[in-house]
Amino acid sequence: MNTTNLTLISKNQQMREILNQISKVVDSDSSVLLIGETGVGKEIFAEYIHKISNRSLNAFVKIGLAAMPSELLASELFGHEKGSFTSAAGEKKGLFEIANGGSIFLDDIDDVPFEIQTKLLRVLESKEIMRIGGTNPIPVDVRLITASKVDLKELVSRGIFRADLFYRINVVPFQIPSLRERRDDIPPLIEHFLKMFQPNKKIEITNEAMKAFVNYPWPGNVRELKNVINRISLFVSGKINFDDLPFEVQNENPIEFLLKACNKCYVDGNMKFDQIVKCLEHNLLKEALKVSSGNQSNAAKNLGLSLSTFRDKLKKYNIV
Amino acid sequence: MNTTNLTLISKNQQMREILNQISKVVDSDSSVLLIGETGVGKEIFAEYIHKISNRSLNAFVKIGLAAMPSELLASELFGHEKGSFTSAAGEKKGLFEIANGGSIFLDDIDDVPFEIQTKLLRVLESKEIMRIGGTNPIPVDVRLITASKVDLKELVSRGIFRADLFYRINVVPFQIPSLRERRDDIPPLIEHFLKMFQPNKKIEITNEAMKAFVNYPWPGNVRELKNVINRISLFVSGKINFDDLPFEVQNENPIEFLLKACNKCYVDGNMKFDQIVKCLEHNLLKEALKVSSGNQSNAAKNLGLSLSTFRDKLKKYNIV
DNA sequence: AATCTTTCTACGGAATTCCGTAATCAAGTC
DNA sequence: GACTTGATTACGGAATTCCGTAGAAAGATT
Repeated sequence: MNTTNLTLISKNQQMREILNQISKVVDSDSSVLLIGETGVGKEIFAEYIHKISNRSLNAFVKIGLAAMPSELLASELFGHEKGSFTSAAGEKKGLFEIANGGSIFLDDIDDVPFEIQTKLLRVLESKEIMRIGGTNPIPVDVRLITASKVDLKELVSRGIFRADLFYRINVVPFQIPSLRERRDDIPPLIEHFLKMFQPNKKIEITNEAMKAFVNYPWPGNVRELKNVINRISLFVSGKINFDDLPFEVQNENPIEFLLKACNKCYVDGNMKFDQIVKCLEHNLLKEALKVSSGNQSNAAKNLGLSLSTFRDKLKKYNIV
Repeated sequence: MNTTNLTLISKNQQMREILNQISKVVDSDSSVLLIGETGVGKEIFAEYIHKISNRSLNAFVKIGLAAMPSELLASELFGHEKGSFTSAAGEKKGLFEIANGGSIFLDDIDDVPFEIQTKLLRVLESKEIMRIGGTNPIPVDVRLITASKVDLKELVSRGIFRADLFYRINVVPFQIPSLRERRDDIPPLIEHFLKMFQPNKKIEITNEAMKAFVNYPWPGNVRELKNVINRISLFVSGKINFDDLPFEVQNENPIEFLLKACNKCYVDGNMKFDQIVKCLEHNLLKEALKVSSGNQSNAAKNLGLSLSTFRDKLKKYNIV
């Protein structure tokens, strides 16, 4: 979990584009919202933004907001005066104060209880904090970087997240793609982690193993990949074979299945390109509709298609 | 093998188009070439053409030309005079003579040895035949219908088939699509064969079994389907279950694999439409290239794509 | 019942895909 | 070395796909 190693490994086009965008806004002090699944490396992005910004000489403070009792959270963020907090001895600086002049990174902002949201909003609007039990406001100057696993807009429309806070936070949003959306990054990442865990050993990877790595869906994204490489690097010596991979990478590999089936269709089934593709698309559309129990809008969204495109395809394939 | 039952079961668009074309040329007496895999029903088409033509009152004669010794073939086609053919007693009319005024159907024309090709050509050009051992030519008026499993043009360019005979034969060519290219015909065909083999019993089919029928590649086309239904109809009483299907239909079913893998990708792999399709296309292109050992033209042909399209895709996916 | 949200449907133009044509290249063949 | 044959490139326009927009319909919410 130690992310001191601040290296953003990525040759991927999408990622490069994001880094490019970041460099354009990095010195503007505007709040950045990082959106992406767990493990995509949102912390690393946050730290990266801090480091290349003109605040880099001041503090970078980070805190995960998930599953924290409301009171503790408030105390952490805003600090407290002597004796004001139960069983807390002396006074304590809050993270906002510590980050003064620098940046604060609030991870899992989507898990923040409503009540803290309100307090956060107050800080952002007034640019000053009030310690718990304190009386006079302390001005703070911090760059806010937040991270969310889900689309906050959704939470807003469901009433779980304050709209005004959302607008404060969402000044510069970045959608970090999941690892499976940028599989070309997998090989360089593996290489990087191998070097990181075993700087001395020279470890290679068989084609078969690499193929499995590339095709595995990585629900835990880069974090999961890192853990897997860590584990493997402990016992493998010269070469990583397919058999060395964790069970799930070996077996829960939908793409491997797909590609094998695809070849079967071509070689055994004597099917043409169009037949195979159409067959697959047809099935996929139907499956998506089934999963969304008939809701076209959702099916389209899940497939990553615009509703129009989705419907065009439904028509093309004569699906209900 | 008895094809007396002259029913062309097909709701398929491509097939209807062919039937449509046939009706336009049926009375023109021009030679028809039927091209298609074994079992697609070329004999039925031939008989159909004869029956709806203005020659229907005269004879329809058919003969399979595959694997026939040259001499026997000649005797069959052209007949022979008394004692001229080894151990053949009396004189014998050839099929061309018998078909006089009607139609003759030569199946598997692609298997005809070169020497007979020459004789055939002579008949077609002169419109008269010479019995073996005979001296005076007998004028014949027949409509020629031929069938081939492969593209005769290929055989011509390989020097195996006479170009001039090809042009005589190929006046009106029809490409009959394989069963797997018109899967919508499978259910009505099954129904038809069931009625045919068990006119009394009312046999139903479970969805699962029907799905397997539809997705099986049917390398033997309609003939294979007919045989399978025949076999099944012998022991099944009320309903055809998945378990009743022959081994190959149950297991050698590339499409079933593909669809399952596809769903896995969507549900477990969390993949988007584009990702799945692209992944599949990429793989398919590479596989086709591998199978054709790098020959792009062949790979394209096997995939049923134009070379240009194939190359566009190669570029799109950055393949070599 | 009135309003707000969500989903469905239809349309038109931008972007991409598809494929015929033709030029170029690479090997045989004579 | 000229010729033939088959494969690889390159190009441009027809056909299709893709998606934003915006109005209609169907549910929700009050």
